[in-house]
Parts: sequence; structure tokens; C-alpha cells
Amino acid sequence: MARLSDVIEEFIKEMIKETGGEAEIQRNALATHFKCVPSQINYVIGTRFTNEHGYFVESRRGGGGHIKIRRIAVTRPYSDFMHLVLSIGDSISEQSAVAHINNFADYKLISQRDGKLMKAAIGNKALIASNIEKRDNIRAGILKNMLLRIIVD
Amino acid sequence: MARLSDVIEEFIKEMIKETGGEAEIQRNALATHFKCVPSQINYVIGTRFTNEHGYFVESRRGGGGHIKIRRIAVTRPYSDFMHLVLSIGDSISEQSAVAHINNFADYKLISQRDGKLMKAAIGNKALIASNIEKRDNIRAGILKNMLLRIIVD
DNA sequence: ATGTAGATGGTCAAAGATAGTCAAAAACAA
DNA sequence: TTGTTTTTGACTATCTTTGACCATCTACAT
Repeated sequence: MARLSDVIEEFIKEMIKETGGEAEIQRNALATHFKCVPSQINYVIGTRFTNEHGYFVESRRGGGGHIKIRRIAVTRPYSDFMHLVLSIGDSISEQSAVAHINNFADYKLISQRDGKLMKAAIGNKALIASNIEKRDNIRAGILKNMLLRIIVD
Repeated sequence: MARLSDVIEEFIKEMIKETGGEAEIQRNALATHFKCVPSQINYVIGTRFTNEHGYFVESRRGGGGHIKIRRIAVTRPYSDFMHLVLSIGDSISEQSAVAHINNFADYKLISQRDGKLMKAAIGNKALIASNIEKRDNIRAGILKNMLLRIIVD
């Protein structure tokens, strides 16, 4: 007896395949279809469609709301890059982040200008309002999100 | 399932494009056309045609009344841009920040790519590790630092 | 000039429609 | 048993639609 979560996972993957890279679902409708509670859809997305798994998720609440799940292009120029991005983990110092960014620029994965913007975004000066103990975590979140955005587009 | 508000938004934007910068509508007529209550027109204007979004709205009540929505068309000089950046203050919501970034891109003060990176940097998704009460403060810090970095160049 | 009716648009809060979070309960695996 | 994964549901957050009531403007009669 396959777990329901696996069935839902397959269903969404099938949708993505059919639409060529992107599935737009309605949480309640999907939950009704599979006779489960809506939050199980979140569970499936949270455990099987993460960045680490190669997916990018966006959503909107309210009338006409939806959840959009996109497959991140893992083709050529970016496949290694993606790997690097994911290897960043959930905490990184400013120095380390700057080193990473410089490397990406050196290898032409991002432009010099991209690099400057990224460094401006992750610098301690930018994060002055954040709790110092959490700063490295926040920095990792920002850096990964920016890099992912470049890959996804 | 397209939201009615989105349809109305597009309709108005199309009108503005056709007339080269300004749409003059009659609230009741538009509401009748879209089979909605008149106040929904206000909702659309209030959420999608604000100053922040780059629009200027005027209206008149009474017989022959109307609502005029204009795209603000100004190319701001750099010194003004600086002023704008400083006026951001030390707290800003994601929506508001996105509106600002879109404006900067529209006015060619930053490139589309810069805009994408900036939005990725200030999104709630990127700031997930931050305390929710401080998030808007952190966001303001990141946004300002990035913009300043561009001006300095 | 003044008053009044009719025609517009404005505000605000409630109701409706979605999605997100979190932790307890249940099921499963080692 | 013990630790992990899945399933549930109560509670929360966000966005949209609707409607009752309010404000302002024009036209016209006096």
C-alpha cells in the first residue's frame, strides 16, 4: 500500500512533466481529490519539492489563490552551479559568502555587477537590523535565494 | 481561475496603454461591465494603482463624475534617486519593496536583472530565518544597501 | 443666491476563499 | 521499544468580494 504522500508526489510530478516544467495547483481542490486534509499537500511539497530536490515553489492566498511548483533547469551551464548553491547550507559568514561570490564571478557564472549587488545584499552592513546570532542564517537564505533566482529564470 | 480583480487590472492597464498614459473611467459603468459591485473598482485601484506602483489617481463625484488614472512618467535624475533611497526609512514590507524595485526598473534606474536579484534578496522566502517582527527592518537595510551600492558605482 | 434631487464616487468592515504553521496522533521502520 | 515519517486538524495569515452607509458634485427649480 503506497503512502498517500507518495501518490500525491507522483501526481504532481506527472503534472509538471505534462506541462513542461510547471504545475499550478489549488491546495483545497487537490486535497479533496485525494481525500486528505489540505495541510498534507504542504507536507508533500515541504518534503519532496524543496530547492534541494530541484524545485522552486511560489504561492498566493485568498480568492483565486494557488501554488505553483516549477522544476529548476538542471541543464548545462547551471547543473554544477546548482550543486554549489545547495552546498552552501543554512549558515554562512560574510567573508565566506564574499569568497563564494567572487568565485562565481571568476568562473563567469554571474556578472561582476551581479556580484556587487549580492555582496551589498549579504554584507553585515545590510543586515545591521538582524540579531547577530541569526545573521549567518539570514545571510545564507538571502544568498541562496538570489543564486537560485538566477538559475530558475 | 483568474481573479476578477486581475482582469479589471489588465483592462485598465490596456486602456492606459492605448491612450498613451491615461485612463478615464466611470466607476459604475465599469462595475456593471464586469458584473461586480462598484467598490471592487476601488479595491483594484487601491491595491494595484497606487503611487508606489507608479500611478496617479484623480476623481470627481457627482454628475459626470469619473476616475482618472495616470502613469507617472518621470525620469528621475540621479540626485533624486539618492533622495528616494534615503526616504525608504528603516522598515518596509515585501510588497512595498517590490513596488519600489519595479519602479526603478521601469525608469531604467536599474536593469531588469538587477530587479530580479533585488526581489530575490528582499523576499520573505529569503528572510525565512529572520524573526518576523524584525523582518521589515532587515528588508529595508538590504534594499537600501543594494541601491546605495548602485549609486556609488 | 439657495435649496433640493439625482448622480456619482469613497470608506470600511464583514464575509468568503484560499494557503501556511505547528504540534499531536498514528503508522511505520529498525 | 524507539526513532522517524506520515496523517490530521486547530489555529493563523492573506487576499478578494460584497454591501451598507457616507461625501461630493451638477442641474434645476424657486
